[in-house]
Amino acid sequence: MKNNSFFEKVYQVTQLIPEGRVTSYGAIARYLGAPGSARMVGWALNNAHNLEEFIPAHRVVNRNGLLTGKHHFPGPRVMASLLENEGVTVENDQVVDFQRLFWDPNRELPADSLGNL
DNA sequence: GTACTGACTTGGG
DNA sequence: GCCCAAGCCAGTA
Repeated sequence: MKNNSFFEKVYQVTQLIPEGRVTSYGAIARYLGAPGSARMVGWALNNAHNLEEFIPAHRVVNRNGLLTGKHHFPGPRVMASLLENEGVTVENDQVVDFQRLFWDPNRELPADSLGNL
């Protein structure tokens, strides 16, 4: 198990995001113990394209609920479409009721949901 | 080996 | 309430 890597954790947490919910890079980074390394979360997801495993990166947005990473998807409409497909309303590249749909791993997820910390 | 950029966040003015 | 600057780590030039 190499889940101890920061990147691997990001992938795990991202896959653990419930359907119809969204979270922010900072929340994941903070859950991993790196509140200031929010950029690394995005970088990890960028690397996620290299993985054979599907990563619901469309459920990860910035703290404003804005789909900042939609431009990195196969299509600029893929991210919003996937979110809307899961019941998340996206308007003007921004998640509606983001605060309500916000899924905080630090609050909703146990401290050892990654398997073995 | 140094410099810049990048799917971000937070704090200060 | 809005704008500017710093911090973070890794990859690429």
